[in-house]
Parts: sequence; C-alpha cells; structure tokens
Amino acid sequence: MDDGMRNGTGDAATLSQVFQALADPTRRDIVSRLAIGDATVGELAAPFDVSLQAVSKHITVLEQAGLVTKDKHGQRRLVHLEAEVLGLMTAWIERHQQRAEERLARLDALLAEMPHDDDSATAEPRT
Amino acid sequence: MDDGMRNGTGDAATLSQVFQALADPTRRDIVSRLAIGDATVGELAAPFDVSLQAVSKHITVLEQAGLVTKDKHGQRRLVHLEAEVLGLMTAWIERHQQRAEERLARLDALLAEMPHDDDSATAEPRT
DNA sequence: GTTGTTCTCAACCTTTTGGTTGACAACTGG
DNA sequence: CCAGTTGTCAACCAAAAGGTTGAGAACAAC
Repeated sequence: MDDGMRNGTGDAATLSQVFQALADPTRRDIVSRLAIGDATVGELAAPFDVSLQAVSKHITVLEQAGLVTKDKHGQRRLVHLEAEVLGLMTAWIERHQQRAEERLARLDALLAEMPHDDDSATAEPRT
Repeated sequence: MDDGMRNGTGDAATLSQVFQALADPTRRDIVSRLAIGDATVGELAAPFDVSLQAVSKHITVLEQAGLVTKDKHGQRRLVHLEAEVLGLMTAWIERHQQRAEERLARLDALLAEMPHDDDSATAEPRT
C-alpha cells in the first residue's frame, strides 16, 4: 500500500506523503504561514489551541514529506517552506486533468459523428 | 480537525477531503484508470489484490471528496471522474507556491541591497 | 552555575483508516 | 421462477493518526 522510499531527514518524498501531509488543515495553515516567511516552531504553534508538541509533530510530518526544512538557529529551529515539492502534486494532478479532458473531447467527437442510440458506456462492458 | 461541511452524495467537497482521498496510492490508481475512461466497480477492483468491498469503500471515499460520481446502469455502477475538482487543489497549491516565490524574490532583493552580516531570520524573533 | 526558554522524545489514549468476512439487496438471463 | 452476477451494508480487527502529559536535552542569559 506504500509507494516509494521513506526518508528520514527531509529529502524529496513520495506523492502519498505530500498529499497526506496537506490533508490536515492545521498543516495547511502552517504551510500558509510559511509561504509568508520562515518561522520558529513556537511562532508556528502560537495561533493554534493545541499543544506545542502536537505542532512539533505536524512539522515533522511536513518535513518528512519534503515540504519543509528545519534549521537549527541557537536554541530555536527555524522552519522553512520548500515550495518546489508542491510542483510534484501539480504535475500529477494536471496530467490527469488533461487526460480526462482529452477523453471527453474524443467522446464528444465520437457522439457527434454517429448519432446512434447506444446506452452503453466508455469502457468496454464485457459479457 | 475538520474544515467544512461533509457531503453525503458526491457534491463538491473540502480541500481536506480531496487531499486525503488522493493520499492513498490505491485511490490514485483508481483515478488514473478513470482518467482513461469510465468503469464499473468490478473493473476498477480487478487490478488490485484487495477485496471488492475494499475497493468499493475507496470509491466511496473518492465520491465523498467529489472526485468521482457513480451512475446506476443496470446492476452495475458506472464510476466517472469529475476532473474539475482537481482544480481546487491546483488553485491552493499554486497560490502558495507563488507566494513563496514572491517572498524569496523580495528576500533576494533585500540581501542584494544591504550587504550586512545579520544572522537573524525572516520572521521577527522576539527576545 | 543556575535559571528560564525552546523544542524533542517517550508513553499513553482515542478515533480514524484500510482491510477482512459474511449476509443480502438488486438486477440479469436463462 | 431460479440461479448467477454485481455491488453495498454490517460487524469486526489491526495499525496509523492526532492528541495529551511528563521528562529532559540544548542552548541563552543573567
């Protein structure tokens, strides 16, 4: 059920990990905050009513998905958004969107060509 | 933990639901298959070594995320990809990608302007 | 060096997720 | 009508997700 390699310390990750990471609203909020600029764990945790530890875990999830890196700065960790990874998803999504549109275009053309009354569907329905 | 309204029968859904739905590789495979063309539940289940019931559940998840609709055709259900919903995600992603890039551009400009040696970070570090 | 701040680790708990099997509803086709 | 196919519903189970609290490591600052 898993797809690629798991990565321990914040390198590029699998599609599953990226999607999973962004499936949580808290984590999306963190990403939104980081799109404005880097922030420490404490700063990121402040707006939420959950514990600092919980937010720390969220950041770890984002880190393992490759969406974020942590930088040790004194006693704090500065969290930084790695925006390029988002492109992984857009690539996947757009590929499918495009394929579906092409399919639809072909279907339209086909229906325009032969005005039969055929109630069957696109994929070959066997037996 | 949740964001918007839950929907029972396949209307537009929340970002969380869409991301969550696509976080599973089996479900992404189903979407890939459907980008080629509509298919019945059985056809969709065939390539996987899990039970038909498991795939049926996956399809339900996709349906509640608004990614897919089911159409009763005789005794089978024809599953159809709703590709537009994918745009929801690309919109969100691209917004953040863009914001992060802008931020980076501003930071570069700033660093080019004043060649100080400042070890502090982007977000205001208080005391 | 002691005190305070920032963050992570570890143990634990509850809910959700993805899977199973078994029963059965709904429709097809002899 | 009876048998077979297609899919869902229900109960159940193990593992993962998201949360909590309690310690404690690492560093800052006085």
